[in-house]
Amino acid sequence: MSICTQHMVISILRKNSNRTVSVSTRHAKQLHAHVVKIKGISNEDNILVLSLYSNLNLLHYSTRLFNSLPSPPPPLAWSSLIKCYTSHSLLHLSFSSFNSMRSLGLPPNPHVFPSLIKASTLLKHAKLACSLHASTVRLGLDSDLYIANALINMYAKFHSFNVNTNAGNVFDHLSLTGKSEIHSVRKVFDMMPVTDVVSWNTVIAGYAQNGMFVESLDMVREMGKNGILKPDSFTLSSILPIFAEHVDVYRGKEIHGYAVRNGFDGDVFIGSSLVDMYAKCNRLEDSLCAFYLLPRKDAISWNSIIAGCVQNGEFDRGLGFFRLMLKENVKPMPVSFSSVIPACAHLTALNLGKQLHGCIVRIGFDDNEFIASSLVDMYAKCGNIKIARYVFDRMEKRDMVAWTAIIMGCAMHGHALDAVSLFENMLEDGVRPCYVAFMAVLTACSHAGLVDESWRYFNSMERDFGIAPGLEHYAAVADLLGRAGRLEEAYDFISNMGVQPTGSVWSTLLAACRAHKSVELAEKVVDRLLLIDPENMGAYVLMSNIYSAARRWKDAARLRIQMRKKGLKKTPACSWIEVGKEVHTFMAGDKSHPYYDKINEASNVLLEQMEKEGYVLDTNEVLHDVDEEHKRELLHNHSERLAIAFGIISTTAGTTIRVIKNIRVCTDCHTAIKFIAKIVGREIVVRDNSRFHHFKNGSCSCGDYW
DNA sequence: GTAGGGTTAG
Repeated sequence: MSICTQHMVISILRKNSNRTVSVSTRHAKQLHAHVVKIKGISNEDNILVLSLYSNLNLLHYSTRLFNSLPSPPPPLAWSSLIKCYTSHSLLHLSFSSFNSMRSLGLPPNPHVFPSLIKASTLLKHAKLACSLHASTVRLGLDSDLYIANALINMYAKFHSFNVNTNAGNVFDHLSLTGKSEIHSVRKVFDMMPVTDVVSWNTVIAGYAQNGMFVESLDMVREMGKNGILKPDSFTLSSILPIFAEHVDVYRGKEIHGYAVRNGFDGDVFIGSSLVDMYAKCNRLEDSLCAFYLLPRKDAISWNSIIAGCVQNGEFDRGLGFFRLMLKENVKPMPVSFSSVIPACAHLTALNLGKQLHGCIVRIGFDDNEFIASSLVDMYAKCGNIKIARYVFDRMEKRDMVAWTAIIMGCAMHGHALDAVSLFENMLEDGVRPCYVAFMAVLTACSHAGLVDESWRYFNSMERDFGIAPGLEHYAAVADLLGRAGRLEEAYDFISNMGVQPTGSVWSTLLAACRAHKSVELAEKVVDRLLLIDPENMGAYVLMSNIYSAARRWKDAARLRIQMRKKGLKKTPACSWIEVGKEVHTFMAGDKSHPYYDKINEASNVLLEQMEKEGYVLDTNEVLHDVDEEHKRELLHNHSERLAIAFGIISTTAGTTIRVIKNIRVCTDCHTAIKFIAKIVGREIVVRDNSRFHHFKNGSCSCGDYW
């Protein structure tokens, strides 16, 4: 076989290498056998075959062939070997091979540098990377196309990893600020006498991954202008996430169109970006289409569709895709778990969440920050703050998301002081709080009535951290003032806040007016509320309840008639409990459960015992104009009472009972559940729409402030 | 010999 034919074969094999590795591998071995058979073992041919093996990433064959070469192997053989080590992430072997090569007296050749630069990038070893850059400068190789491309990638990656190259950066004299990596990217690019599509794509991706979207898109436009280079599938997959982030489905669609016209739409990278882009633009159906149309799906395509479903609130669908992924024998990645666990959190599926946690530990993903954060949140949202704290405490590295998850968890469970001290610990750890972290700590303050702390944090947001308070922060402070009974102050605060209040901000004040029995202010609030949000049925219900509590039945009825005219319906109260593998749902006064008679019987026995212990019915909570006996029945049939009674009769003694309710627990039920927990000697955890209540031994974790 | 996609807290 002539060298010419071999080059042809190699180039064909290279073209095929991405598609059918096994076929190419077979061809490579055939070629090797052929060479040996026809010409015997010649060194030159062996080196050619070695470069073929290394191109196909066949580590085993490459090292075996390399070791069979007579010493010292020529530079080309070394560069093939080093390339192979780098692509197998055997980075230390890359460098030790380079050292061996140097110690044999071989000069460094241009071909080894790209692999070494890549290895130092993967190692995040800035000093090594910079000294390699310096070496290429000394050797006059820093403008070599391949070396410069590797350098661009290196600086771009270090910029995103936040790895500082200042100490040894060859552009040191140019750097005025502490962060010059992204400038070095441009610097290397601008110095290149010749660039190719890889150079452009590397800069474009570098900008895109560092949030420099304008610069990235400008480069794409410029690239199209020069007429020789055209955006390819790499370019597109780098810029699609920009439109996902900006929720710009129109421009995203334009790129989709360009991809179809240029035959890139079957590319699995583009496909996954499209799945993600449509999902992030709230177009789940388009996202699903893009997913189903993919000719080949890899683990990342599956991750994208799972995350897409979960982010769009389609939790069961997300879980379904996760199961399907496993069924199709696609190995889940850490991202698969961090995408699917929030679905368990939202569905309060504690058992499923625990099963997934088990998988995570078995696979060995439990040290992943993203997964750990999602687990902390999941356990907290499923009512198990202890395990949430355990997972958090075991985390080696805690980023702002992890801190926020545990602080919010503590807030939801009424552990306000823990939340506040965790927030302080976070600051001591040098982790800068973000918008959401302030939401968490302010929520904690509001759930516990910590007015002074709340003001302190609220005021420090903008002053110390440059974060402008948003609706959620104002809402938390307003809620706190209202619940502390400082109704007028809350009213003024909302009227003068920096952003337009929403109906829900006024709603919290309306609820506070109800709790503090201020009909007059409530009327003012409801006017403001309905001005912004005329269809807010919660406002009608609350106001009508406030009138009822003040025994102004006519006013209450007037509002209910208005509601009916507008066609607004109250969301029915509903509670649910997981027993065994089943979720049992109860509505207020619901007699449909197959065990209703038993539930009712247990409920009555409990009531007798409760009354003996001193429980007195609080009929203020019944807001219908009905007689006392009817009120009694209405209260005892509140959905959470039914769910708890069912939990008691269908689980073994001592088991914690976990109930979820879609609206807030009423005062009477809150009192009643404290008695029940004591009588049956169990912990009862109730999650309503804003927080958790842990009832144990006659008291509740919220300290009756909620 | 070089380059590219996905993820987490409210």
